[in-house]
Amino acid sequence: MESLECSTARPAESASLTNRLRVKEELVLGHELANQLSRVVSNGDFRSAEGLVTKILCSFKNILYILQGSNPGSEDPPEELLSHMRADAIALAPPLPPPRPPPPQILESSAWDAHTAVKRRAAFTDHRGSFKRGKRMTSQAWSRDGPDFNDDGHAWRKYGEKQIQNAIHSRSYFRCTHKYDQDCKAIKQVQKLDDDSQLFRTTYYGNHTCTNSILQAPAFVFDSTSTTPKEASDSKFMLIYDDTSNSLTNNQEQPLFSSTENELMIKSSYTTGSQSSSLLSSGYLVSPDTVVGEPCEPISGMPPQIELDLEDMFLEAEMGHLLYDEEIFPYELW
DNA sequence: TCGATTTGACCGAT
DNA sequence: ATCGGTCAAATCGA
Repeated sequence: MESLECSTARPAESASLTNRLRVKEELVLGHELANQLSRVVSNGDFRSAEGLVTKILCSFKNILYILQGSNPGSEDPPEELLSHMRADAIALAPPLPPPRPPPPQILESSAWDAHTAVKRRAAFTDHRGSFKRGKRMTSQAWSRDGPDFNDDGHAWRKYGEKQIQNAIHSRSYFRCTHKYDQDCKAIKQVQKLDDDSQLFRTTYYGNHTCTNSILQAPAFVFDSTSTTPKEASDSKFMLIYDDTSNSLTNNQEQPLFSSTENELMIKSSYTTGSQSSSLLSSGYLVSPDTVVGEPCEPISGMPPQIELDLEDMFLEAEMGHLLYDEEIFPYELW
């Protein structure tokens, strides 16, 4: 896995900008890039999408640099910042799967027989410890809310359904179809939200290592399945990594952007009806390998087509109130 | 016939 | 003891 290489040297003329303005620039740029991403993805242009995702990541990285008080492009970012960046890399581009074990000596021919053989091996090692069951031990999760839209490019097989305490609707459990034939460990849970929104929360655990997927390893799912501009603007996804506890954090209602120790959530918004309507019936995956594998462009000036909602948000939210809240943005600013 | 789903049982964590 | 996650036999359906 290549590291996220951002060329972050800033133009000399920007050196006089305050950190505040630079952060603002970067956020506006990132917002515009996200808008561009939604457009190219709606057109099925995954090549362009990959490049845009790389640029968006670089924009966030630059913001972190600025907020940390170090020069973008610095060779030696502070350790605290590094930990955040490592976290980003984990969330957006989970580490390569461990080396594939040698193919098991399975003599059975059918997929079901292979499945059975793997399960028998697992059962054989179940000496109270080696074969885990029960609480999930995984450390990475990606959640999104949206219509019950399962066509995310992967083949899933339902393996359970459970009524959850204090929840109106039951939770369904899915694993990758290729769990046994290709040792793919990706799973997901789908649960209808308790409100009347008709939305479902889908939480993904693990990464696809199978080769039958349209795109491998969904670093995140871009949910643009809404059918109206209003719904599209409510469409959101959340990337969660959790290396300290097994609980997921629910921060769905934070506006636009929030960053805490263990969480990055981006709310996508669309500003025109035509863009929104072009996003119908689409679920997209972005490969993490391409997300982090390519160097990004140096920071440039403001993009030509800035949509003003983020700009307005900054003006009206009184910057300090928004960003000084350590619950949302735990950095020391300026 | 065979892959997918359903559903009660089982298991580990708390 | 309770809860959430997974297993696996029974069942479904193409």
